[in-house]
Amino acid sequence: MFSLPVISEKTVARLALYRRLLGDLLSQGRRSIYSHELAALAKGSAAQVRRDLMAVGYEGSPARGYSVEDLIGALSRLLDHPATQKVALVGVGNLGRALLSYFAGRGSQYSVAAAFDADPGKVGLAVNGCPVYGPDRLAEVIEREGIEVAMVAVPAGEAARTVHDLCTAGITGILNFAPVRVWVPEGVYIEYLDMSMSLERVAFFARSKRRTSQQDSALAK
Amino acid sequence: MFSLPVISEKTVARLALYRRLLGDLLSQGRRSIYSHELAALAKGSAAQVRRDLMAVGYEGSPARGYSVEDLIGALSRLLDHPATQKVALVGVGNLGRALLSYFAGRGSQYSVAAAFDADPGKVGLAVNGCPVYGPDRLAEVIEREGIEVAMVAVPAGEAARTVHDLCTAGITGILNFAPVRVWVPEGVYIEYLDMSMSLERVAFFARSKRRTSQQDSALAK
DNA sequence: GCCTGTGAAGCTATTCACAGCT
DNA sequence: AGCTGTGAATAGCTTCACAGGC
Repeated sequence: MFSLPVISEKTVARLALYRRLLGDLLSQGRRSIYSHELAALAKGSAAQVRRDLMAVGYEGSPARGYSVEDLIGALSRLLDHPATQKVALVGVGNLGRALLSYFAGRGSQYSVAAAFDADPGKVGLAVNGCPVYGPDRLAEVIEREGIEVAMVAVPAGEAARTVHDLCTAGITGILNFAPVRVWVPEGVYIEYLDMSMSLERVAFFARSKRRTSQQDSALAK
Repeated sequence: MFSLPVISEKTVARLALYRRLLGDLLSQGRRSIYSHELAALAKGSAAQVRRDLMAVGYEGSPARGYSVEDLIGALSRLLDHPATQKVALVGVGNLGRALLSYFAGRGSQYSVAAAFDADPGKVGLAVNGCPVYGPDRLAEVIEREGIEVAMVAVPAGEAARTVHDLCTAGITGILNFAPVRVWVPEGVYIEYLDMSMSLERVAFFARSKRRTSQQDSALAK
């Protein structure tokens, strides 16, 4: 069996982006594409695209470039779980509900199979078709459903305990929306998605753009 | 006047993280901190912390390290707008509401001063204290309030038009939650926060963690 | 001793540039 | 001609290692 050629986080992020862009293209009836065209859409360079695709193992032809459909297939084989992947959500507040509707709406390969919330008023409900359990049933439900990936949308104060419990329950991937850094054991991948830090970054660069808008072209290159 | 020493996006992201961590520390009564301690919290290296702080222009003392309070001040002078910064939000769906409550709750330096939604049933309401306008009033309100940064939480199909209108209205920084890449004119900074792509990344690395959990220590280093 | 600030080294990621194909 | 795939070169980021200070 092949061992994966160790793809960096940045490359994985771009591959996921390429797949999304290619999906749009396919729905517009596009059959094939060249690296420089895909690069323009992804705001990268043609060489970058080609190098990224080396990791995928799909080869295009110099004559017609890459087949949109085949490339999506190759990306999906690399990126996706063989079956539809079940995901857990902890915290059914405003953000949690937004996530439920987000992943319920689109025909994505992810389905949020279980949600958890400490509020007894929410336990037992089904939000966007997803059942809400009490936090005491975390381990049990995760094991029963065979869930490996979880999203955390609880208040900052509860994030550390939530993440700990998830790891204990056997979760190996966590997307954490709470604005705190938490410790995870080895063998668990955690990613932070902190909206207010993102906004800070945007505000900072918006200001520096304003100051130096002449030199922008250099940056954009 | 000093020109900013051109700080990279990665550094800005880490500086924002340091500030958050320092804020937690300060509320726990911590007065000073060494680079290696801050590094441990941020999961980076001590050298990285020191190098990042060079960009800030604040200097610690070898004896006591950095003053938590002063460092927060220095970071804030660099990262923040002099005044509380007003932000616009377009799209008051599930996600939009989550954002409004997120930024209303915390005593952040950002206040969402105006929200926009095409649904006439929402126009005229105040959600979390933020007034909701119709899209036709975008330019007028943004100009009147002096808003420079906007968050976009509209469906994918409307994102391109929304972003275009925001740029026309004079916005220079955009945080886009819609899962599409859109063109912006020079002088506008845009950042994408795509939850399903983040989830894809987490799922991918969760799987590779599982396969190679022996070698993790090398990665964690 | 143990700390900070920083030049220099080391690494990673990206781009260049060209052979090979159609 | 114009494309892909890829070794080689470059740019960018991170760590090392040490001078200087308490």
